[in-house]
Amino acid sequence: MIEITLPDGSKKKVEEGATPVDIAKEIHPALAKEVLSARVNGEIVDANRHLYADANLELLKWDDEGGKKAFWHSSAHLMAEALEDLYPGVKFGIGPPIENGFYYDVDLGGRELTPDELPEIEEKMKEHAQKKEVFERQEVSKEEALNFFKQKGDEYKLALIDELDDGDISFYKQGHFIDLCRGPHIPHTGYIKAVKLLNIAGAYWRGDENNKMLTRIYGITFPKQKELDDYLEQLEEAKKRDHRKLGKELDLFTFSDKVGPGLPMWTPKGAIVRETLQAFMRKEQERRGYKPVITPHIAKKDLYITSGHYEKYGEDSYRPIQTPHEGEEYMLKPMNCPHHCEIYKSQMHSYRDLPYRVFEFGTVYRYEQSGELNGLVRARGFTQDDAHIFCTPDQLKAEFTNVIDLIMVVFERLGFGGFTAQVSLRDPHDQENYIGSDENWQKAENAIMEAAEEKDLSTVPEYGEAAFYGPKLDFMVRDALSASLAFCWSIVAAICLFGSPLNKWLFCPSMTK
RNA sequence: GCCAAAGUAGCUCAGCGGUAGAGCACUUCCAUGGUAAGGAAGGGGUCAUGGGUUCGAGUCCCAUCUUUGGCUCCA
Repeated sequence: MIEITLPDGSKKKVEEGATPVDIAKEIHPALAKEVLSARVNGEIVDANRHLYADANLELLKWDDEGGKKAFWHSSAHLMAEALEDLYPGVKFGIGPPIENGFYYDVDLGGRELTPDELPEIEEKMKEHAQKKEVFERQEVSKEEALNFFKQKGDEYKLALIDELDDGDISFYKQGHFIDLCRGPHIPHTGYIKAVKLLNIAGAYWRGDENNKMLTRIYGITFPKQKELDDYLEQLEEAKKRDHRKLGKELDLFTFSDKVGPGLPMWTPKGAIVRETLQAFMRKEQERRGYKPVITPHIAKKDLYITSGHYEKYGEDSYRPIQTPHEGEEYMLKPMNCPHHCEIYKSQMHSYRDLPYRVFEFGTVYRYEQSGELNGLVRARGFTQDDAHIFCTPDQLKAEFTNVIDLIMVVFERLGFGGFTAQVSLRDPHDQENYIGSDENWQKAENAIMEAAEEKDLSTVPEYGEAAFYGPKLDFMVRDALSASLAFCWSIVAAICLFGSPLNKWLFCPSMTK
C-alpha cells in the first residue's frame, strides 16, 4: 500500500500501482470521469499513470490549466491519427496544445490541404474518439525511437529525438497511431466529444524561415458539444468587435492602396476619437509634470547610428532618403527617443532640474513585413504617446512608481481591467546583445521590480524580452473578448539609457495607438 | 518576406467562357398611429491592376498590387 496526500491534506491508502483515475473513483465515481490529468509531486502526468510510491496528488479537471492542456494535447494526437488514416505517408512536426486548442504541423509531401477537407478530418477524429482509444505510454530507448521513425520515414521526429537524452524518451499510442511524446495525456479518446478544425496556415519547421514550410492545422476540442458551440459563438462575437470592421462601419479610419499598406488615415469621425484620447492623455501627463514637445518626422541617419538603433534595426528599416545635392542621408523617424534626448541636451541642466519629463504624440514610421500588417494593430505609420524622463539614479524608483500610477489611471479610465504586467529582463544566456554595464542593468531591473512591488502590481518576469538598452515593464491588454482576439499591447517601455554621455537615467514610457 | 486563401454595387456575397446579379443600404412615390412594418419604381459596378489565350474573359493562364489566416520579427 502507498499513501497519497490530496490537496486538502487528507491522506488515502491505495494499492501500489493505482492510477489517479482509480483514486478519483474512490472519492466519487463521477469525479473519475472528469479527471484529465494529475499533478503528482508537482509534476503533471497522465491520469492513468501508475503510482508506486507515496505522493502528493492533485486531480486535474477541465477547469484546470493542466487538465485542458492534456486534453488538447491528446486532441492533437487524435487529429494526427485521423490525418494518418486519410493521408498515408504524412509526416509530423510538432503538435502542442495552445491557449485555445491545439495545432499540428504536418508535411503532406507536396499535397495541398484545403479548408474543404477539414470536415472530413473532423469526422475521422470523432470516429476514433468514439472508439475510446486508450493513450498508452511506452518508455523507449533512444535507439528504439530512432529506429521506429527511420522506418516510418519521418525526418522531423528524428530531428526531435536527436536532441533528447536516452532514457528520457517516451511514445504514446492510441489506436494504431504512435507518436513521440512527453505527455501527459487524458485516459482515452472518448473524452473528446466535440471537434472543430479552425484553420490552416503555413509554418516553418522550427520557426526558421530557412527551413521547409509545413502545413499547420489549428483545431479546438471540448468535452461537451455545448462548450464548442459557445466557443464558436464567442468567436463570432469577437469578429463583430474586430477593430478593422468597426473602423470601417463607424467611419473612423481608412486605408488606401494608393497611399500604401499599413498607413492608416483617420477620417473626421476617427479624428474626433483620437483627439479626445490625446486631450485626456495630455491633461494627465501635464498634471504630473510632463512638458509637451514636438519633433520632426525625419532625422539624419547619424542620429540613429549614435543611438545604436541603426545598427540594431537599420537593415530592416525604410532606406534613408537623400538630399538632392549634398546626398546627406535622412531617415524617417522610427522612434522619438533620440529626438527627445537632443532636446534635453540643448541646454545645460543642473541636478535640480531633474527629473526632466517630456512627452509627445510622436508619429513614427517603421518598415513592417507585408505579411505582418494588421489594421491599426500593426501598421507602418503610427503615433505613440511617447514620454522620456531624465532623472538621477536615486530618483529612478520614484519615477517608476509615478509612471505605474499614470498607467493605472489611464487603464481605469479606458476600462482596461484585465491587463497583465510583464517585467522584461535580459536573456541570461545571451548578455552580448545588450549595452551598458552589468551593474546598471541590475540597478534598473531592481528599480522596476521594487516599484512594481510598492504599487502592489503583480508582474510576470520574462527573460530575453528586454530592449537592447534596458529592461522594460510591459503592460498587455486584451480586448473585450479575451478568449479569442488576445492581442497584446506593449504599452509601456520603461527604459534606462546607458553608455550615454549624459550619465543619467532615461525613462521612456510610451503608449502606442 | 514565406505558405495558403481571397479581391464583383456603399455593405454581405452569388455568378466561374457567351449582352453584369441578389439581399441590405440609397433615391422617388404609395401605404401606414402599435413597436427594426410593407408595396412599387429607380440610381449605382472599365467584376483590384496590367498582360495573354479565345470569335468572345469576373469566368482560363501569367505578372503585379491589396486584404485575410498563420510563420518570422517588432526600437
